[in-house]
Amino acid sequence: MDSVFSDTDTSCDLFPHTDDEDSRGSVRGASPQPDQQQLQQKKRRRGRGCGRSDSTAQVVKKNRRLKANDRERNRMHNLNDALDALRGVLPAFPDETKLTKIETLRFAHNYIWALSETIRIADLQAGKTGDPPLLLSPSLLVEAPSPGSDGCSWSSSGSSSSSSPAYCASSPGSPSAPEDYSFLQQVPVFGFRSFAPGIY
DNA sequence: TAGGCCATCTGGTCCT
DNA sequence: AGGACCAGATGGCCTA
Repeated sequence: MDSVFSDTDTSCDLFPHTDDEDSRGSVRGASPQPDQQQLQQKKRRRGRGCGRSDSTAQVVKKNRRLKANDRERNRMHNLNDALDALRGVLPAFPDETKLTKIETLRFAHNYIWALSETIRIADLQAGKTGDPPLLLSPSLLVEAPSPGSDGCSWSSSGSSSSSSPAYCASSPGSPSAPEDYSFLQQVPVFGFRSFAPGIY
């Protein structure tokens, strides 16, 4: 296995891993802070077994690999940017603990669910009181997340009240019992703290 | 020191 | 053919 280390691996010669990769534009507007930059450069210096290679075919191959690496890097940076944007719209925490990637995704999932519940309940109450129903519906907040990923399920269609993120067992923060809904009657936005998985 | 998180590299696969 | 996407591997940093 480990073809990475195979003798055919020639990635080394052209792996100076100089800072050019940092400055290489990368779609990232948010360039790393100075100290972060150093850190990244460190991380980036990642040689794998160096073999000697001469043939032009191999050089071409290496160049293609380097380009692919660069694209992959940018792709991941874009992904991280999107994740940061997602963090930006989620309720912030006083201690400014940065959510990890998985926490961000789970929290967002729960947060969306909570907003949907809020709207649903508001709709119900409006129906009782004769007030005009809200125009917003959960379906406008979010396309029903596809079930399956991470073994989580989301049944937005049934809209039985506990279409709660019945959801990930791996998400300890998600409400699983009706009593957990109490937060809905409380502060709608910042009552979601308990939804930050694994943090609170 | 172990474990979690992360960035990066890499080869494979699919798509245009 | 080249790019996008993906998953595995690897090593650095940080914290309990």
